[in-house]
Amino acid sequence: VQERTVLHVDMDAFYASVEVLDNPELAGRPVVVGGSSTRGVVASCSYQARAYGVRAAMPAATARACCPDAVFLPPRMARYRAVSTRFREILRDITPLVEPIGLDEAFLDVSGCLRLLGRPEDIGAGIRDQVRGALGLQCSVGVGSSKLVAKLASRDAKPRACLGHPEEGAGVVVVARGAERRYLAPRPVGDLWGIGPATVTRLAQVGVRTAGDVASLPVGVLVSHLGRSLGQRLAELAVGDDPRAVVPGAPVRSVGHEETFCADLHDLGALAARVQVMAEAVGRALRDRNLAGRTVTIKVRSSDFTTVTRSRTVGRPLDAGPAITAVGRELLGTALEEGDRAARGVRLLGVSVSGLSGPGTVEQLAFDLGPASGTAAGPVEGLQASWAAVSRVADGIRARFGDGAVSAGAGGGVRAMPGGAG
DNA sequence: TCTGGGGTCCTAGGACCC
DNA sequence: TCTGGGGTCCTAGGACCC
Repeated sequence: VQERTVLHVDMDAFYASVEVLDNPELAGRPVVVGGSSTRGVVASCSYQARAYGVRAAMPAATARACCPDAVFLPPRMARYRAVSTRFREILRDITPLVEPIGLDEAFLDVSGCLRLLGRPEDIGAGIRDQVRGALGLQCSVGVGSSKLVAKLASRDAKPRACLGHPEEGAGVVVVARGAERRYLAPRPVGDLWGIGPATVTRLAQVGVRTAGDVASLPVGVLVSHLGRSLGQRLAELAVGDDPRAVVPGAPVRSVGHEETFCADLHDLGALAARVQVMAEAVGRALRDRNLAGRTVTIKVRSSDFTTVTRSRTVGRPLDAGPAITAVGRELLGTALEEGDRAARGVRLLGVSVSGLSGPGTVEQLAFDLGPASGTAAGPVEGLQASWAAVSRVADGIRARFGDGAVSAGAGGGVRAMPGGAG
């Protein structure tokens, strides 16, 4: 196996830092992004807010209790995406082997370009300079022989929260080849990739708390407690053996939208209307990426937080809103009937499409089937066939005149807005 | 102090086919 | 006949990641 050098680059408090960048008056103040609605959670927070105990994924109400003086802001995803695009461009100037994770971090495999670019710590320092210069934002860099080690190293490189202003971090942390096992041993098992709260609890029951504890256990014991797949992987990770490659262009597996309502919904009509809105959005996202999928899944979370999914696979890939809406509404009906869910109240609704096929599939199928034969395959395929072309025309109008120019009609179709441009 | 929204991957059972 | 085993697809749920 070739020796690898992996960099993990992670923006510091990304959303919150972008908000401070766009509004310098916020500098030095506790800033919390997300959690603006009564039901939200914290998406990102400044180091000043962290000093009060605010953390990502914390319920908004808790964050307010921790830090009543914090500035709470709603997320501006479009803005963060734009900054993220420039962030990725900086990284791709170094190597094409960039694997973004979310908007604010990425792995780089620089094994092949060390002679060209110099020592990894210098590459890391260069990235930090460029990100600071071009974006006005801070990031931290970890270097190691695998993704696992590089990611933990970048965490170690981060600033530390404290009252007043944050303590500066190292910026770049390198874990030397051969030192992985020693580096990992004292860390809690939850630091290892793929080990979440559920597995941490199970491991604690047999006295395993750190990566070192794991490393001293026979693989068989781990496998018997966690199953073959997870047990094997954990044994390897604990000694720093992480074979995951840096993959630049991993294909998308599913596209979806979900929404938690401010207040639980009980009305079937209102829920069906939300399914349509989300299905139209999912269709648009699929067409934007030239994708279509055969499996539609809806997710229903009741007021008591119990969550069910219902899915159906149809004969042809779908990317048209009306077709996705039709399947989604049918699934919604069955999910609500069971367990009297409508009466109990619905907290969250989601629509997603998976079983994706790549570019060109939809056009090719529409051509193969012809205008009339679509209906023969079934009502959903018929909807897809009749709306495929119209949806794309509508996308074109949206692209030229803005999102408001065309919208979904109540019948499940698409119509031009009377007041819209053109 | 009740728990977001975007995803990925794994498991397990049943249908169906050879 | 009371009985195979493997492969693939589908569905549902759950753990996990940022």
